[in-house]
Amino acid sequence: MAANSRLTIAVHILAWMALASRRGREVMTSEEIAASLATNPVIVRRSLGELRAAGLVASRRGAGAGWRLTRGPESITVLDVHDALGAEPLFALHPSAPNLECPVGHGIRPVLTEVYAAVDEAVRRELGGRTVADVLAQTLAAKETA
Amino acid sequence: MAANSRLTIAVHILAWMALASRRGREVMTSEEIAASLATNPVIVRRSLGELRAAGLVASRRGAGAGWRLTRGPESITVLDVHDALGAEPLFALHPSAPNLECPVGHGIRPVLTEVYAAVDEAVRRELGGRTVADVLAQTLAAKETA
DNA sequence: TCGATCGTAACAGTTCTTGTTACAACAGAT
DNA sequence: ATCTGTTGTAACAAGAACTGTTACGATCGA
Repeated sequence: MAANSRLTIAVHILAWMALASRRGREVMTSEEIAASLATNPVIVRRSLGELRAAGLVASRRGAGAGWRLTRGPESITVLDVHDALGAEPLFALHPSAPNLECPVGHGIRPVLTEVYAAVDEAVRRELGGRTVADVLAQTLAAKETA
Repeated sequence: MAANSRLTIAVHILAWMALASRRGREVMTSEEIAASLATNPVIVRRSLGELRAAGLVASRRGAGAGWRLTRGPESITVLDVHDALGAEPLFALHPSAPNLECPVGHGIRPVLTEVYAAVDEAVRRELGGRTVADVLAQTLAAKETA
């Protein structure tokens, strides 16, 4: 599959909007944002649509329209972004039910469900510990030393 | 996409082989294993082929052929299985390079790389803490109470 | 030599992602 | 009221991954 870069796209968008907002440009068009990502504005609008559904950004239509953050970037964790994108689980159980007559087939699904839940929890802990503001700060710091 | 159930398949296979081995059947055919998963033997052989490349199982061809574990199930972690399958990273960076003239586009990639590495590390810690023997034991325990 | 099984290629069907074009809906500006 | 820029969304193509199937050569014990 084309690897999943939706989280990268969304975090990039929010970091860029946060920087622009700090510089006084509170409202940005999808075309302006797309320029930073070097991609198509529709890609950006799709991503922004999901972020809006989660309440992280708001949009306005018509002339002079655009997108703006609804919260400060220090209150948006990468986990919030991840959840806004509605990611599917990392690991799936059997696509079709295993043989329930077999002792393993009979009992393994709840066990793996628990394992996968623990993994998911660990991922959420990691993502929840970083905010968009953190990412932006590190990004700008890296720029200085580079 | 069809969600990724390869880890589920592989762990199921190994747990089933471990139980059979404990019962005295050290060598199993892909067809026998496939019966427990209620799937096609080729699916099982594909998975077993990856596990063999990682040294977790061995195969013999010809008459009376089949597959057997090369280690005790208590020495195979779910992480070993995961690594044997050569999983691709959970999150990817931008599919095409962002605009490097933009401060965010310029510096964000190493930052996200670090974030994703931390997530991957957390996943590995979780998976590394459980063995195939653990999964089998819990599976059989669940069967008794069910 | 026979027969069972591995090992692997080829193909179909499904789903997801990225990227593109197109166009209606909207709302401020003139 | 009309113009204009932007959102919002649909439709489509190309590419990739996974599951599942059929097919068949390679291997090796009996």
